[in-house]
Amino acid sequence: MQQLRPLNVRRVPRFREAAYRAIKEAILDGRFGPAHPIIEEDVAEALQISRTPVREALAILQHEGLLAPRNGRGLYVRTLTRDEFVSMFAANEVVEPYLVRRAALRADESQIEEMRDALDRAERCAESGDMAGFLRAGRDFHRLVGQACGNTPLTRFITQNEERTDLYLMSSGQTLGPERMRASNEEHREILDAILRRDPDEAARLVIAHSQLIRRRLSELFEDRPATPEDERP
Amino acid sequence: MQQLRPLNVRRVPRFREAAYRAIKEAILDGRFGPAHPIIEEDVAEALQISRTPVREALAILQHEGLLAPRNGRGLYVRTLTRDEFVSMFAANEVVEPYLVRRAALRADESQIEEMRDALDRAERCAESGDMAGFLRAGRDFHRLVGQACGNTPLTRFITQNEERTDLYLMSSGQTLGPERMRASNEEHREILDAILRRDPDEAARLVIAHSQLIRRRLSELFEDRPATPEDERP
DNA sequence: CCGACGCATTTTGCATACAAAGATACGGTG
DNA sequence: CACCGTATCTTTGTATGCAAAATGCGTCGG
Repeated sequence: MQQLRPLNVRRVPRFREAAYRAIKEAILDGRFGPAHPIIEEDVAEALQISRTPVREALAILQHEGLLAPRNGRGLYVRTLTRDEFVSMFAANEVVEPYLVRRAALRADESQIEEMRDALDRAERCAESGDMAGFLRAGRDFHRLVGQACGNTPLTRFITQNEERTDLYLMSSGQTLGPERMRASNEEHREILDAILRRDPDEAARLVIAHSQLIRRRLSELFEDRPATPEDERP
Repeated sequence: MQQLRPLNVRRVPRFREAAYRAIKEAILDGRFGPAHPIIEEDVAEALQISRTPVREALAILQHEGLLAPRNGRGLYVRTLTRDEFVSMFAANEVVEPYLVRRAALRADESQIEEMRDALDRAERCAESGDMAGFLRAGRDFHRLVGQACGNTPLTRFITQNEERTDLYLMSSGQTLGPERMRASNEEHREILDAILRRDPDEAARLVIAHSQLIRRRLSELFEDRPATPEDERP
């Protein structure tokens, strides 16, 4: 029977996958401070699995740039250098306008509904002062925009970028006040409105303005922080 | 003594790193056909190491999208679907103009020299009919442009993108004739000329035209190929 | 009191071992 | 001869074991 593909009982590494998600979630929730080393065995014990799948997950997270070895001993959440910070926002401002433009042209009703949901979620988090949840909802919004655009590679790129900048924000010890969160979310709503009106130019304009605003707000964080050397893997 | 950082005898995973590079090189050289499964133990034996670091490297390559499990059994080089193919080139046409623009403004003498080297290398490969080497040199050129621009995240993104499209080309069994390679390299030279003249607009125009040309040339490959389902990890 | 040396501890990196899940081969049966 | 069931074989996913390296600490000497 040709129309039924073989069940595809994906025997993918379940523990590795679970560890990857769990660690990433913990990182993005800010549960690891910049001075808190991530110890393989501790993670393994917490998840009740062995070190092997944990190691594989950590290797991936390292490759993604969320973690980095320090002094050759111990993995830590990676803090951004000033240059990286600038680069990430420049990248956003290159990519996001394209995504939101096409999203404005192509998003269907259900996608728009999901975006609205994400913004509602963000609002609730803003009310309750849940910064990690707020940032997560914001990433979801941008991811949904990317999905509406339909470009998987760029969507992944943007998502990873925002994970890293949000992570930086979390681990900097900065706390976003509810009014700031509400303001940021209001900008998101305006972008969604432009998408609803099928106005790509306005949507692109708004998304650039949004990114620039965030950049300005965050730049203060670097006032007193010296640029630390970047050890990228090419 | 502050100006000397501690020796940083990086005890990073040497074997994992070596395996990652070796496998990636082999993949991008086209030494694994689309029907050739990559067996952990074979790789381990070839590299004279154990399966553990090999597995970690493979996990990363999988995450990067160069490999994918098939039927839940065995890793294979990932072939692009039509949609992915379109997305990658769309992404290139969004990102590359920015990179080359800034490269035209910022590239210093030594960076330009490196670009020239890459193009010379590509030319030699074109002469000798070494398609993998030609593609690699082409990627190097684009990577150097990205480095001249100075945006690490975008440079990484572009490099990975081109790895995947080049890989698709290799594994499609298509062979680029020397004249095609020369023509493509000529376009690269024109881009480099524009960078040399510090003409960002022209450079951006050329790079878009270049990408579109490649896309057209490659589109033929999809004529008879049905879109296969994409199982991305979000 | 400060510094240096050495030991113990921690934690990683790699190897090996083992079990389970498909796949393959093969033989039996209708 | 085709088809189904079984047994074997391959290959992965996970656990465990072990050695090396770096860190921290304690102790000793100046």
